[in-house]
Formats: sequence, structure tokens, C-alpha cells
Amino acid sequence: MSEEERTELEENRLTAARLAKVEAMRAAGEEPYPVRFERTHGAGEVRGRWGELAPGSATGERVTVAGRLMNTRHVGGLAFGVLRDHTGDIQLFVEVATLGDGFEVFGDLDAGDWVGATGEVITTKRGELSVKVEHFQLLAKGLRPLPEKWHGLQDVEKRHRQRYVDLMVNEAARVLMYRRVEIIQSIRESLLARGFLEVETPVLHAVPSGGLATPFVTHHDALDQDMFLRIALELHLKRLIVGGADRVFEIGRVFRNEGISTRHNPEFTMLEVYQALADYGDMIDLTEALVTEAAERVLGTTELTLDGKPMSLRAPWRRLDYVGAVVTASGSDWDPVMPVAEAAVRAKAAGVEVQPGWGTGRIIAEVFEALVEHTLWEPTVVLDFPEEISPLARKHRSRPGLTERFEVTVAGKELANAFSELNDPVDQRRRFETQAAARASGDHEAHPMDEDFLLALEYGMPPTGGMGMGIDRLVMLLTDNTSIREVILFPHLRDA
RNA sequence: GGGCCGGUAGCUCAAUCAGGUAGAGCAACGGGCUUUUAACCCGGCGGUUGUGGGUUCGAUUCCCACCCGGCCCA
Repeated sequence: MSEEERTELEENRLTAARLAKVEAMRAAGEEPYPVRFERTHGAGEVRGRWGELAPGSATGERVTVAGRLMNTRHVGGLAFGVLRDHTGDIQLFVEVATLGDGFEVFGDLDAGDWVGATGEVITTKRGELSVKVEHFQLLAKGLRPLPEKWHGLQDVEKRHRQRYVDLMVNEAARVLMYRRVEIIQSIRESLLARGFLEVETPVLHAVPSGGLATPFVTHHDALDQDMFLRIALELHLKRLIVGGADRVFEIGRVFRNEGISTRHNPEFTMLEVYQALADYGDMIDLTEALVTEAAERVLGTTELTLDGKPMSLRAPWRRLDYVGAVVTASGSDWDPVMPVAEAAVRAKAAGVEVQPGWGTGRIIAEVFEALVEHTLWEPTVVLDFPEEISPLARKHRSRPGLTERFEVTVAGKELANAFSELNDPVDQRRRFETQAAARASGDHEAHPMDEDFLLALEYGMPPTGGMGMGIDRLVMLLTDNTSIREVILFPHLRDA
């Protein structure tokens, strides 16, 4: 602790008293931050085992519990405390008759302190399950006061910047943390049950490939080489398919160097799955299964409420043709292989401004985003994307200008993205060259050339289906949150 | 990037419309109380009103710029 920080703590009248207690304990030869503590029961375990006792019972059973003291109520020679651990709350029943001098010491404890206590499991006259404290110990002194006990911590900014306080006092924050863990666990187990192998691939990339986004740049000093934080998991997982892994997945953090807001966090969690010998049709089935199994496991249903509106995740989801949806929404004819000039005229009629360098496929994509995407509420599988915006997807087996690619759109936003993977190394090279040209003419989000990946493809990748899903979006969907900052424990905020 | 809203005690909120010594509850502190549940009762504490500038005899309040957050839009 710096001099400045120490001074600030001493000057704050609310922490000064607590700091004085720490010093008084040390002077008396007691340690306010002891090393370890042996507990016999969690608060929830005590409730589970003795929760049905009649008021005024004594069990004759002794337990040792430990947790954060949330609140104390002194009633003359009696005191009640609420002790909270990761399993729940349990009341401490403290009386001067049992503790003697220790009763006064208990009075010196503050809400926020970590405390361990041993005693008999009883219920009070009013029926509250309690530990009748025979011995207690300060486990860690808290110097900062807890937020107000009625309303907890409400300030959104403070809840995010100091999530640990949010977790201490707001039940909803704790529930959400566990929900997210369960959702990810569900996806992992669904995939493991289908024979997928969970792998880890590099976070530091020499080429920021596998997606269309601006990367974070960092530097490797010993190699004197710039490196990029990954923007996707895709190309390393496909290298594993080339290597003979039949079914692989990774759940990992990716990084995109764009604005930060309630919709975008610079680092977020992606699932990517690859299955040899499969195509995008198989990926539809898999995506539906992963999402509905997670919903069933965490919520017990696929029928939910999002932002006050009903949302059914029941499969099979609606199928929607990408170009067909643009035709319907714009009221004019579109064809992915039509001349750019014609597409530009239709785009203008649809109110979309065409940028130089866009081909027909890109124009169709912009019109789709402007007219269609936000109108899709319940999960919709949008099929067969233009080749121009899909440099890693295989050409459609029968529709020129399109690829075997779908996105799942929920509540107007992309949840998942999948293809029959492009495994023709010659076609892949041509796609990369087209992208590199766009990049050279100023499109920073065009896909860069990745020779190392092409080398892998040249060894032969089997027909493969692949799918990526935004885990944060899925958690938002399943927990009825509209801000990504709520579903990430420590979201990035601008410096205060 | 644009529009709107917000930032006041450790926490939750008043006071701002119409400029005149910034209040309450909880927390903390002192006292009382041997079955509390947001315990209760009594007492006295606690403020750089986000930051900087301007107008004014006087600014939390009006004006300007900026910072942070929220909602909506791009």
C-alpha cells in the first residue's frame, strides 16, 4: 500500500474506526487476517439438514460455519448476525451468557467482516435457524462499509466496476454468475456427449484471420514481431480437422478492436465447433440442439421472456432464404450474380447507400441488414449467404454466387454463424486474394492472406461443417438481459 | 458519431422547475434494550453537489466545455 493510499484510508472517517480495530487487535497479539480456518458446514448445508425444525428447538449438534457478516442486530445481552457464504445465509445467535467477555468482542465486528463461528444448531423463538455461537473468530477484517442493506448496490456503473460488491449484496448478480457457468457447462457437455473433443488453440496470432474484424496488435519482444490477439478460433480448429481430428470445439475468448458499449465488449466468448464429413445442414441440427438443451437445463423450458416479449426457442426454427428475404422486403428482384450496377439501383431504391468497391453480394448483404435482420424476433435460420461476404464458406452446391452458410438470428441479432467449410485450397486462395485486394484498397476488415492456413488446406481437409456461436449473446438471451455488461463479470468500461 | 436522461454523505434517495445557510433513511459513532428478521428507542457526527470555466451580491439550481454511466438512433 502506498503512502497516499494509507493516508486516504486513515482520513476516511468510515474506515478509520475499522483500521483502529485492526491495530488494537494486533497490539493485543491477535491477528485480524489469520491464515486458514476449518469449517464443517456451509450455510446452505445447515439449512438443508435442519431447515424444518420447530421454533425453539435445540439439536445438540455443533457446526462450524464461515462467511461474511452481512448485518448484526444487538438486543441488550443478545445479538443476531447474518452470516453469508457461497451456499446461502445462516443466522448467528450470540448471547452474553454463553460468551462472557467474548460478547463485547463480537460487538466490535462490522458488517462486511469475514467471520468463522462454532456452536449448536438451534432455532430461535421466532423459528429462525441459527448457530448458537460458543466460539467465533475474525477471519478477515473489512475496512470498507457495505452498501445499504435494503436496496443493495443500484448504481449500474459501480456494479460493473466493483463487481465483487455487486456479488456480495445483490442476489441477482450471484444468480447470473451461476447461470452463465451452467449455460457454458451445458454446451460443453452436449458437445462431449456427441463425441466432440475440446481443444485449446493459440490466442496470439501472426495473422489476424478467421473473421472480419479489426484486431488488437501487440508485440513479441524476443522475436521483435508484431502479433495479434485472435478475432476468431476458426482457422486453427480447421487445421486440427486437416490433422485428422474428427470433431473438435473450443470455447474461448476472442478480441475485437471496436467501440465499447452495452452491446460490445472488446473481449468476448465464442464457441466454435467443427465436424468432419458434415455440412451446414448438420450444423443447423447441432445449433438447435445446443441452444435448446442449454435452455432446458438452465430454465427448464424453451419458452422465455426477453425484454418483456415472449420468445420461443423450440426447434425446429424457422428457415429463411437470405436473398429471398431481401426480395420480399425490398419488393424488387435480386440475384447474387446480377451486374453490380443493377444491384446498386435496387439498393438505392431500398434506401441503402452503396460504397465504391462493393460487389453485388455485399450490396445484398447491406440491404439484408437494413431491411430484414432487425425484423427477425424468434430464432431464424437464414440460409445461403452471398459468396462475397463469406470468404471461408464453400460455394453452394447448386446456387451460383452463394455459399452454404447460415446465420441464426434471434431478437434481431446474430447468434450463430455456420458453413459447409471451404476445403478447396485453390478456391480458398482465390477468395483470400479477393479479400486482400479489398484490404489493399482500404477495407480494414477484409480478410488477410493466410499462407500458413492455405498450406494446411493443401494437405486436404475432409468435407467439414463448422459453426460459431456468441456465448455472451446466448447468455443474454437466456437470462433476459439487453446489456452485454450484465453477463460479463468484469466488463470493460472507460477509465473513470 | 448524434439525440435524450442521469452523476448530491460510504449506500439509497430528496432539494434543481421558480438561484438565497444542501436534507432524510440506512451505515458508522455514543447510550438503552436478553429472541431480532430492513429490529426498535435516544443522541450527536458525516458534503470538493462528476470536473473546469462563466453569469450573479449569491449557483446543487442558470449558461458553456469536458469526463463517466444509462436509454434510443447510426
